[in-house]
Amino acid sequence: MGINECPICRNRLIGDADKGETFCPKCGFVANDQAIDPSAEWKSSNYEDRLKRSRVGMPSTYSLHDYGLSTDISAEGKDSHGRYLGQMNRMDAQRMRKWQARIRTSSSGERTLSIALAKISEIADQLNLPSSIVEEASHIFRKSVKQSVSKSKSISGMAAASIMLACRRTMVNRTLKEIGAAAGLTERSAAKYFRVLQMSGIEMVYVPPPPIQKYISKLVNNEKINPRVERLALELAEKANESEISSGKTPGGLAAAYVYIAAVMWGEHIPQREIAEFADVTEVTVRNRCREILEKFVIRQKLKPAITK
DNA sequence: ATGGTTTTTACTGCGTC
DNA sequence: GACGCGGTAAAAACCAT
Repeated sequence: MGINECPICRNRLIGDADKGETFCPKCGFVANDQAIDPSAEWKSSNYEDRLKRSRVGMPSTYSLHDYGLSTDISAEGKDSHGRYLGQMNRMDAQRMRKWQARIRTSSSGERTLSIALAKISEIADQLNLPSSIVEEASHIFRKSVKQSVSKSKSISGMAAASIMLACRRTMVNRTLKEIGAAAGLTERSAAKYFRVLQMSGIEMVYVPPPPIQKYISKLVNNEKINPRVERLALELAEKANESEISSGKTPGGLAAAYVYIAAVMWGEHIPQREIAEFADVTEVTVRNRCREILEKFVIRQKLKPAITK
């Protein structure tokens, strides 16, 4: 009963449908074995039927430690028929309520889970990430707990790593630095936790790191740059992509180099200093990438569209 | 722990406005 | 002279072994 189409934006879902893990690259909708199908699962024959059968309550969610399915014993002192309880029963109910609340998050596993999921929501909130990312990250974290990957690891670390992986899966371009900062971690330790997660085999569909084009777009967004520069930078990146100049190099630096070269080709000089700053690398790195690109490829003037103005 | 690779830091020289 | 650019050497960071 796999879905091939995103119910939200009608995009084609990608991922491994057989394993029950597919997602929409556009809006980040995740369809998995417990996917929430927003449409009704029955055919409506008449209006009365529809009213009777409509489902109520929140959809179940990964981002709450008990999937949002907890039951509370009310403090009103009424029974299920709305009648008030007698003195003895009221005391019983109060004791039960106390213990029920205590038990729900008392086992250490449940407790770390609820703390971690809260942390995930908090990080996502700070980065203005959509709730679909929170869901995906929560799902990932649950898996990591189940496979005891997160054993004796810091909660914020694993939360950050889950978010990072969720972003990768949904093609949302966020750096470890950004996520780490939101989680109160250094880039270095955030990378460490993300690595742990990656090596654990939690990742069921291989998610390639984002292409340089993504970095270029991101870099251009931060600074007001002529769109034609961006277009040319993307074109250059695509033409040069087949080569192996990018292996092992900071993608941000490479993106900066393409943008810089593109700007020069259009005759719009953007100071290296600025580009480097927005790409979060040093000028030296930008220069090195530029040199490598220009060494490897003869960029002919013909490549550039003839019309300048 | 160690070594190889990459990035950063810091400094210098060159040309231009 | 300030500024942007290019290069270099050494330190720091990163990664795989």
